[in-house]
Amino acid sequence: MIKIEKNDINLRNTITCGQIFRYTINNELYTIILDDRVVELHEDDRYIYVTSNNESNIKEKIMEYLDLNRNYELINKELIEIDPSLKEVIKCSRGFKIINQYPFETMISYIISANNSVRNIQKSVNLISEKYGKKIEYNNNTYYLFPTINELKEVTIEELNSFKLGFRSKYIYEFVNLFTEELIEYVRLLNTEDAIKYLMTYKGIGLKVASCIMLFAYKRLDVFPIDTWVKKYMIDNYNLSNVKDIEKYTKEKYGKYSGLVIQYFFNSKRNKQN
DNA sequence: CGCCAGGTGCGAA
DNA sequence: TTCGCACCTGGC
Repeated sequence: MIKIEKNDINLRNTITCGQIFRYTINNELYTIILDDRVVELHEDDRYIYVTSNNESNIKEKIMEYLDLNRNYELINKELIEIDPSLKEVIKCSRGFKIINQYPFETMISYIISANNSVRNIQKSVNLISEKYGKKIEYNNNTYYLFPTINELKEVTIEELNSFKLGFRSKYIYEFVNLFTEELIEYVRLLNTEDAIKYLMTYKGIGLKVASCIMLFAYKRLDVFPIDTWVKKYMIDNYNLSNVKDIEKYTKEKYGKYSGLVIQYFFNSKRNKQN
C-alpha cells in the first residue's frame, strides 16, 4: 500500500462522473482497471491510499491518471478572474480532475457511448473485456483488463453484436481493423483541432466522441464535449442552444481551458439533476 | 406502448 | 452546408 497527498481531489466525483466506465465502489473503496493492473483506492481527509496487484511505479501512474500534477487551484483562480460568474460552478465541481486514460480503450469506449446510456456502455465495455481481456485474480475477486488491439484484432461482427453494441458494432469492427499503435502517437502530435478532424474520419466518431477522446486520453483541456447535459445547462444559463454557438462562446471566453469549464458545467447540471 | 439515454451517418434540400 | 431522421438496446 502506498499513500498519496490528496491535495484537493474529490475522488468520488472524479471516478464516478462518467469519464471512465470500468470501476466499482464498495463502502468508499474504489476499484478501477488501470491499463495493465487492478487498483483499489480509498481516501481520508489527507491521503489517497492505493493498493494494486502490481504496485511498481504505482504512484507515478496514479498521479498521471488522476491528473494530480496539474495545479487546478491556479487554473480555477484564472477562470474566476476571466468570469466571476463561474465561482459557484467551480465550487460545486471542486476536486474534480480530468482523467488520463489509455487512448485505445478511450476510443473504443467512447465510440460505444454514442447515443447510449452509461449503464449500457459499462455493460458492453465489461463484456468485451471479459471475453478478450487478460484475467487478473486479486483479493479473491476476478477482473479483466481492457483488451489490447492485438487481443481484439480477430473479433467478428457477430461477437460484437453479442456485446450489445447495436448499430455501433460495425463502427467498432471497422475501427479495430484500421487501428494501429502508431495512430496513438500520430494523434498526439497533432494540434487539437487537427486531431479532432482526423479522429472524425473514422465511422462512429463524431465531434462529441472525438472531443471526449482528446480530453480524457490526451489531456487537451481546450476541447468541447457538448452532450445533452451541457446543452441543457447552456440553454438554462446562457440561452445558447446550438453546438456552434456554445463552442464559439466557450472558446472565446475560456480559451485553453474551455473543455474543463464544459466539464464543470456538466458536473453542475448532472449533480443537481441526480 | 412511446420515449429517451452524455450522437452519428446519411440522404435530401 | 445545413437539416431531419433512423438507429441497437434497455429501462421507465
